Amino acid sequence: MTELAEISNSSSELRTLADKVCEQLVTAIVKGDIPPGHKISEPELARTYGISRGPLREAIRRLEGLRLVVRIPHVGARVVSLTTQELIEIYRVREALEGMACRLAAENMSSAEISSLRDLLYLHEKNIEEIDGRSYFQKEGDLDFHYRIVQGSKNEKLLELLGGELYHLVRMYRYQFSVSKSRPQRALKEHHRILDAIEEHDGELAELLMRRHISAARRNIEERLNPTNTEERE
Amino acid sequence: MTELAEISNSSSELRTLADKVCEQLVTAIVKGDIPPGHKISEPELARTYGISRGPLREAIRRLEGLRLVVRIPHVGARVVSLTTQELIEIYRVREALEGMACRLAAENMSSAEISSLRDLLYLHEKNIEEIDGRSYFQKEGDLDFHYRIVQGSKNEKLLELLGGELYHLVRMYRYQFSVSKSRPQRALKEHHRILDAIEEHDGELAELLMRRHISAARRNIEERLNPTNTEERE
DNA sequence: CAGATTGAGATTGTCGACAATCCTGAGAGA
DNA sequence: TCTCTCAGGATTGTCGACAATCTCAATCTG
Repeated sequence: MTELAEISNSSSELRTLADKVCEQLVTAIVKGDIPPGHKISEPELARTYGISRGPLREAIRRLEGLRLVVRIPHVGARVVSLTTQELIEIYRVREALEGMACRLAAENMSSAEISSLRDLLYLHEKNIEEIDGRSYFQKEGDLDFHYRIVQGSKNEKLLELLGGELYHLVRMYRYQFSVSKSRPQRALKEHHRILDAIEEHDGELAELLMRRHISAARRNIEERLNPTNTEERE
Repeated sequence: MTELAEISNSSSELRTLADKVCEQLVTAIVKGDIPPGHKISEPELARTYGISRGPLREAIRRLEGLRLVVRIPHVGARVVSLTTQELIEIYRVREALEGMACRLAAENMSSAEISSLRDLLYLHEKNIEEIDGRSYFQKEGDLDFHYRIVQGSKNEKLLELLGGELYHLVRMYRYQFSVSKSRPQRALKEHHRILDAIEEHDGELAELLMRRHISAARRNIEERLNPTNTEERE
């Protein structure tokens, strides 16, 4: 819901002040312009954006709902700073949720949607070959693929959860750790296999493959950020 | 987080006004005192609770985060009214999330926690025998079992999601459709089987059983609320 | 008579000011 | 010198008032 507004109504005037400021704050936090752990001062931000504290508080409240800031009564709000532990927890949630989304997508996606998604994968493929390695496009492109599958599940609740709080947190992590060149070719191959299963309307297999896909990403993170064992994955 | 505050700080004075009003509104909505679809008028509620519109708006904003109200800019907020479709979607999300929680609980719960949870099940058993049928206690007791498992997963993100938005929505559904005498003995038996798997630290089986358990509840709802096919389950 | 229009009333969005609480640092006492 | 206390400053929480927008009904027109 927030996503659609962000995309379709990017710089429109037709919304409330709190909405616009909230959107700006989301991108600022996700891209790291406001670093993790940074104190959020209401008067300061109010001056910065030229609005009163009322709408600003409303925007901050919404950021709290997106889990991008943490607020303590009478003390203030801080930009969330993900620990390795929390990041891994998020990936477990993604594994469960996107696995289910993938199962439902296999049951509910139309052939038009499927072939359109296949095109997207070919586009990613081309981009990887050209730029060879971590490209900004692939960075968000991977999220695009996952996002499209969640849309394909036709489950609004899943879309709310994965497209809301979790989506922004994952984006933030990718920007700030910039660890996304991890395994583009391999990931792309897995994407194709997942889409194969969806094309055959094999929900069970689609879920299994998606869970493996995300689980592999999680183990990748565990190795990089918690180098207790240095053994190579796979 | 909200949960802990609600339980441990039930009627304390040591919080902000918005917090207290938010808590009261949550129970009012969950129990149906404010019926689904009802318009939420800021001035009216402000008079009712004897506070200004400022904190009230903050409380409403938080309710929106809990998915208990839906807000439209310049129009107002309404109590969410679940459609059958949405309810089923929620159960799909629960299936995925609580399945994962159950898998992690099998890996992470201590023996003390497990035996304490077994005691809880025996207590439910006794209650069902005595009152025979839909008892208010079993109603929330079922949620207790699920809640304890989520806690046992030791995954904060899962606890946030399942103990926050989804928890309240499911509670609301149970109060308002009061359809909970559905299958107490059978559900209790399934709970025991799930706990068995957790006790043996068999995460894969525990996840499978929990997913079946919730999936059965979902099909139960589908039959009752969408009586296209009247065939008996199982 | 049906449908569009406009204006009154009410509601939501925004603002600035005041009160309550918390953080910081200077100073007194051991 | 170290620790505790407490006052000053700043920040958050709360309030009432004003402006912008929506709703609804009565009116007007084809």
